[in-house]
Amino acid sequence: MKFTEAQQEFIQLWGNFGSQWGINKTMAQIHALLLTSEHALSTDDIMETLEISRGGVNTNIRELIVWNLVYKTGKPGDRKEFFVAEKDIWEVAKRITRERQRREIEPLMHHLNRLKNVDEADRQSLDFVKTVTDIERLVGKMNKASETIMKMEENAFFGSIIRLLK
Amino acid sequence: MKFTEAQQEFIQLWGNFGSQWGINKTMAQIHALLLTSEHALSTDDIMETLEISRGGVNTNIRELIVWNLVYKTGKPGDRKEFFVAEKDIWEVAKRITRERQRREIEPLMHHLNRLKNVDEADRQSLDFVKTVTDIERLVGKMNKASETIMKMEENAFFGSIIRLLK
DNA sequence: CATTACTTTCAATAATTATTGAAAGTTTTA
DNA sequence: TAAAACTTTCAATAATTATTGAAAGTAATG
Repeated sequence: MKFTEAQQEFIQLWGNFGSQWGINKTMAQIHALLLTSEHALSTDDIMETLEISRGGVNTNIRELIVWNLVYKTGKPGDRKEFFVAEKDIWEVAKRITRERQRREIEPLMHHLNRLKNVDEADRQSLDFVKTVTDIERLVGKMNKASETIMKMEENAFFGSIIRLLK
Repeated sequence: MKFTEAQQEFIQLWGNFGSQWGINKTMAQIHALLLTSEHALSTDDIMETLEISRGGVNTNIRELIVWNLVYKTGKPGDRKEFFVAEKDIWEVAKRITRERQRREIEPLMHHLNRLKNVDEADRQSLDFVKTVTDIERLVGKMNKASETIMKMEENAFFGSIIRLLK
């Protein structure tokens, strides 16, 4: 299999999985393209490769920058902006986790916590509070687990450095 | 805060988070309703409470049954079907994990694995294969971690039984 | 076996979400 | 400072996804 062919498939794959997980398909595709591009790309490069409008590229790139997955670069002798993606997958995962934490998990936890203030004492209400509490615990654990995985990988990295130094 | 009010909010909350995570909003709402209902509900009960059509209730309930989150019951002297949700949140999480594993993670892993067959040996291709391999590893770890959490909870449960028996 | 009481399907439609592209805005250059 | 080279915005539109509701299907009843 040739690289360009594999890259095209990867872009499609990433786009589809992105939208399955509530992430804009185009954003995911741009991310996939940059993730597998050796050099920084310009807006026009991305427009051409993915066949999307200038506006689309701009909006989605800017969102990727907010997520801290992509950053701008310049090229000497060229006025336009070029874009590069963070390539270390564990770093990518960490940043996605961080952003989802901030945008989704925290508000969810806050709302759930509020719902525990049911002041009736019948079976129904007590069960309800238990359910909500259990969900809170579950979400909390899931969240901590993903953080732990990222940290583990960090330690694995430093661990291998330390081994090299021995 | 009164139970019914809290339940309404919970249904909305669950629906919104569901759609953020690629799950049909109505399906998530029906699930939330059943999860916090003391008794089994009929199609008409759900239609009335959530103000959705008969077709909508039917389709989404059937999907919840496929996910193994809801099952049918009968009531003596009544011809219609009634529906109940699995109430144990850890069991719920286990079943959702299982289903997503089957529907999303496995196909993703399969596709990624195929993409490692890039046969060129230039920098670009080697980097690409590394990226894909890293993603595979990451997804694998995330997946194993969620399984582990569910098992831990199972052990916590049996552990407390054992402690009770001592 | 025909009537009633339900459940299921799915074409039509509504609601939502994504995308375009041209105009406005900004920065650089000469 | 005016023109050129680019970036950003956002109203209009396209594409996708969800929802309805009525007709067809199925099973129980008398």
